[in-house]
Amino acid sequence: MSLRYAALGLLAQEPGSGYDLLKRFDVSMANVWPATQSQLYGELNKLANAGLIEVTDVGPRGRKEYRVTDAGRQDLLRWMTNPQDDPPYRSAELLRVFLLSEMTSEQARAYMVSVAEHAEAELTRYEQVRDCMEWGDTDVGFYGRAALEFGLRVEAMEADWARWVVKEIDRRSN
Amino acid sequence: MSLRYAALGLLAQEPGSGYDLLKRFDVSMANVWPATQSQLYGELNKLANAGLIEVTDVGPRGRKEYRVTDAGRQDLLRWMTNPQDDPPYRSAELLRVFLLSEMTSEQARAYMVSVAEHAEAELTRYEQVRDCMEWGDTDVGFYGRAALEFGLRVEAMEADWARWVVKEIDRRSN
DNA sequence: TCATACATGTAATCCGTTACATGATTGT
DNA sequence: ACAATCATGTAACGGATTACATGTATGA
Repeated sequence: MSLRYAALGLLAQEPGSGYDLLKRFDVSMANVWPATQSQLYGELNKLANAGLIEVTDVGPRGRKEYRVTDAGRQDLLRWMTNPQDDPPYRSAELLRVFLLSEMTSEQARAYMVSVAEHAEAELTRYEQVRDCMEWGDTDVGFYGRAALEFGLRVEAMEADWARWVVKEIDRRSN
Repeated sequence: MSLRYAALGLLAQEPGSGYDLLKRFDVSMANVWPATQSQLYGELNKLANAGLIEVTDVGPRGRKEYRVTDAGRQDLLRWMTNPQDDPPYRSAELLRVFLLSEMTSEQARAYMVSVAEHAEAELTRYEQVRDCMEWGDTDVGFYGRAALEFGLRVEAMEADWARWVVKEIDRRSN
């Protein structure tokens, strides 16, 4: 159900077309809940059928301008305050760590180094996003920054952790 | 493809039946790559058809004992050393943070407090797992502990971060 | 004997990705 | 004229969840 509320939430922040929304997904939402074009257009039709959003205008090229309805806002609030039915956490990266005993310790070490390097690269990417983005002084900007801060801390933690595992591997193989 | 390798990897660590594997998924794998019973039995048949695992014995109640083949080990190694085609990161929790501007700051604050409390509860749960588990001195145990350490650090970081956001919300509303 | 654990499977449904398909407008 | 961008949609496939379905061995 989460994509549904990602779309509903972005439209609640600001009305727009599917095409507009798609671009907003690519920039701000990409690191939180990525979605494809197909999926988004399908979901918008479902949301409209459910009466949670409505078409306020049809422009050139069949452009449909969507806006959240009262029922939509209500449903969004309901979802946000009821965090029980979330999809479970899955991480292919962590799964690999779990299975590292199936490789030689050289291979395992190399993998953990690559994890650390990847996390460090992501960290600098997030730092650039933080420094280049126009945040403004709105609530939307504030919570966007808070979400980004989470990303920064995840990557910093992950890099530290991976370096620590590398050290432990070295300690064990001596 | 990740479930495929989760199953293959666990069988590589130790042979067993689908039923055995299911229990191992519920205990050690639950926090890394959860899977349901249906999915697992289906995947085991696919793996056997692909020649990556084989049935070594059929016991009472139709129990099928599986073991990884050479081709299976090879394919597992290939997957582990090629981390390019992983599924993207998605977090419903972070999505809610991103959309907190659609709630009143009281509601947003309460949500962030609940995030912090949830993270703290998970942290103590992980600490209990760490202290109660029999780890032994094997590679399997070592990398299992490393994965658990990741979970511990994620939850500690998340609790800190959520407390920090709460403080920022308080600062802003004055 | 009867509950519990062992043991495996199928069907329906939804979510997500990739690829395909179509067409209108705008700026150069 | 033509390329780029705007704009939306469908179809096929695979992954994941839930519910349904069935039957056997063991131990109290």
